Amino acid sequence: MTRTRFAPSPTGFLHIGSLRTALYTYALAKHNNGEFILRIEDTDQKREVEGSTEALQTTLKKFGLVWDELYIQSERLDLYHKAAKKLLSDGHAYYCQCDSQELRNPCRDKNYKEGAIRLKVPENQTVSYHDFVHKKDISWDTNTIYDATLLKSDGFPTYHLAAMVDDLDMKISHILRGHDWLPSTPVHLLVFEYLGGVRPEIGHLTDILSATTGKKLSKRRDSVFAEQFIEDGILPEALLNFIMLLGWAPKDNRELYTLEEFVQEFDANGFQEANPRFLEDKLLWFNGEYIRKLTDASLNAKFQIANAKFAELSDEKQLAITQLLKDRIKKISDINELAKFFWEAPVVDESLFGENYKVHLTKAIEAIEKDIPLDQVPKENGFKVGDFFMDLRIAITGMKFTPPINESIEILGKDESLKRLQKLI
RNA sequence: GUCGCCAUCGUCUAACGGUUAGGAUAUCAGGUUCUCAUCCUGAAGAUUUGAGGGUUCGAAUCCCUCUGGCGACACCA
Repeated sequence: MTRTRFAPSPTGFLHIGSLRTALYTYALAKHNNGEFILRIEDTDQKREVEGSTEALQTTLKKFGLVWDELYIQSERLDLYHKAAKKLLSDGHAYYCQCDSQELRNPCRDKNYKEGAIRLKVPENQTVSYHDFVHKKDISWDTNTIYDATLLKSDGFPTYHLAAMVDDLDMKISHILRGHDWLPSTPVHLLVFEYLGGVRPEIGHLTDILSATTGKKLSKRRDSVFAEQFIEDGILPEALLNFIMLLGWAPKDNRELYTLEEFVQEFDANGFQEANPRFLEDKLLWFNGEYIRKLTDASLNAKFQIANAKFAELSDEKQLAITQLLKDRIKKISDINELAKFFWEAPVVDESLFGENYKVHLTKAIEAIEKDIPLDQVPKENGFKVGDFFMDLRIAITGMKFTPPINESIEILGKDESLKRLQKLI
């Protein structure tokens, strides 16, 4: 039975890298009809951010990453204490009362009966495991491994103890986690060995690098929170699809996947070993693809949420605008600029106009008043089609790049359109 | 500094000893069009796979060295 877990700490919103870890972890389990477990690692009281456990769950659900079981580490303290006692009595751990950062802590030989509990790392041994992401054996000489703290003096375990105890207790079959954990893996290997039981397979994902700095994504410089992207007009399914291919690829180079399709096609051999860069270009392309796949009604609904002015328009107008915008936007939030002229008369920069704009606008006004189709105006007056419509476009919208102007005028209505044109004569 | 991971078009990647090193995106050009976008077509883009050595009839693929990038070195996760 494949059982995997996603184990975030409740210290804030869901990070884009964590979302990807959760996605792969989910796919690994579900591809094999296994179970996906959510484990909240709240063993550091100081760093905990109120409400983030709930926020994390809400976000995960938005992406369709639904868990089968939920555990909260702070409710399982007894388990960790018991494990620590076992390690102590087996001679694999010791009490420590100092804050020395030496490889071999001086409290090792003090025989304290209380304090924090540290791992007693053995000398001259090699610890190793097979990484299923990197597809290779990785090993360390224990002489380079420090005596990590397992249980803090406040009675809470560190990750090094809690996660291993839980992975064993929850019968996790595959640990899939961030690359930043790779260096502390030898400590975990030792803990697993001393605790006994069946050690899960372990795999370390790549880090997602910033396109600008080439370093790990940072909260200060880069957009890193999943919710941020959604607020900015990125569809969850587009973000998810983009993230899928940052560190994983199928043999046939297919790019468009729903979550279900991804789970179906998922193969651990597709994991990438090199760190990918997060470049927004491709994300926006995915987003455009997904926007165009939306039904008019659901895109309309998203526009309503994104823009209050749009939501006030009549249903017919909303739908018409939605249809005009669908092929023209890369983000939901693009509606704010592209369609602004529908609910706000523009301040027109007259230097944008061509030479004959007053003639063009005058004839346009006549046509609109008499309900003559605007398409006929250039023909009848010998105007250049492009020039005529461009002047009209600028007068109505204040911009040079807009949805088709004929349809836009229809949506805007006769009165409002005439008002905007007459002002410029 | 110590330990570890990594290295193919700008970017995401395919090619797991034999291909003119392929695709996508981004870029540029053309077509469609009232602008833009969508859509279609094409081009360019890897100084031939970071560099240098091997192994082999044959290397992007295997080995070694170097260089470079990233990461971890907490009673945070």
